[in-house]
Amino acid sequence: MFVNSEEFKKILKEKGFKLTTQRRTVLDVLQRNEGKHLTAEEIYEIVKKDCPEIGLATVYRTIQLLHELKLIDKLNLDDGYIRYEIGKFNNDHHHHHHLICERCGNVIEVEDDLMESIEERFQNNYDFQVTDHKVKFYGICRNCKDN
Amino acid sequence: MFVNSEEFKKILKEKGFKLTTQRRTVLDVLQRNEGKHLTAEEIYEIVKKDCPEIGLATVYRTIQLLHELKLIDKLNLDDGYIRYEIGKFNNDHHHHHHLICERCGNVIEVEDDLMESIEERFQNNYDFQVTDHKVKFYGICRNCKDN
DNA sequence: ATTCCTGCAAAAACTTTGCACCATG
DNA sequence: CATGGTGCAAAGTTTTTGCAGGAAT
Repeated sequence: MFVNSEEFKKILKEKGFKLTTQRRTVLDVLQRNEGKHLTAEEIYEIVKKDCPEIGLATVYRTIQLLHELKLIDKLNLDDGYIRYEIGKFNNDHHHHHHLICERCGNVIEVEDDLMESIEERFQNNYDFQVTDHKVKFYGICRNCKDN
Repeated sequence: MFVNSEEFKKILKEKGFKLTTQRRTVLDVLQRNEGKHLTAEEIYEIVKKDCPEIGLATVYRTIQLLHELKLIDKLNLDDGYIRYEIGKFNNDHHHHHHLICERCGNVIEVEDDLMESIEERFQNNYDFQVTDHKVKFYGICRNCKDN
């Protein structure tokens, strides 16, 4: 499931990048925090435990790189931060969506293939070839609805 | 379809706000630019033609207010700007989605009710009551696919 | 050795806030 | 005339960039 050091090194080398402790550590943190949606600052704080000398700028640069390499996904919850999470569909093409509770702010992850039928419609009706999508549903989660 | 001065004044008054030239002009600009997705800075530039003394801070404050009043929608195209457009579903509950071309950046608006069947599934499978959604599809548009 | 990377600090980019004055109801 | 709004400038946030020293291949 996850990318180990050898694989990571190979991926980097293919594009002329080098494997560094900082890059390895940032990727580790994202992998250990699967399912969370971390900001750059949060990643920085966690990474510093394993790699205290790292700078915030390096975290930003590494995040951008990991995103270009499609190892992590970007997520925007409209709270002023760009958030990142480890990519779950490097191998397959299952996308996931986010259910965001408007009361408690909890984010539930959902896998659903129903979206594909919609993508087909866009293909047919708009001549638009969908390659990716970002979907956020807002509402009231199970825990909040009874309160 | 659009909100005129009298209606706007009434909406504002209900919440204890006053109708000012600046607010009226910002709303006008958004209404005249239906279908575009404007940043605060872009709105500011256009508004200055009708209301040259307006300040950028007032544009930001007005945008926030209009969003709270649900007269305009927020849109994030992940380009570093928060964008706004006139709300299209104040009366009905038809949502729209965005098809974003990865090559030319063009944004196509789509209305589609297929999303509702997905929302029903979330209700049933996750006990999550969807109240709103934001959907962005990325891909290649008609004009770009042949180049 | 060469190329790429990092940390730091400074700058950039977008947005918010404080305050004295002004406009609306 | 009381309340709320505005413009300006300053400050706040998040993210990016320049550069000299340092690490990886």
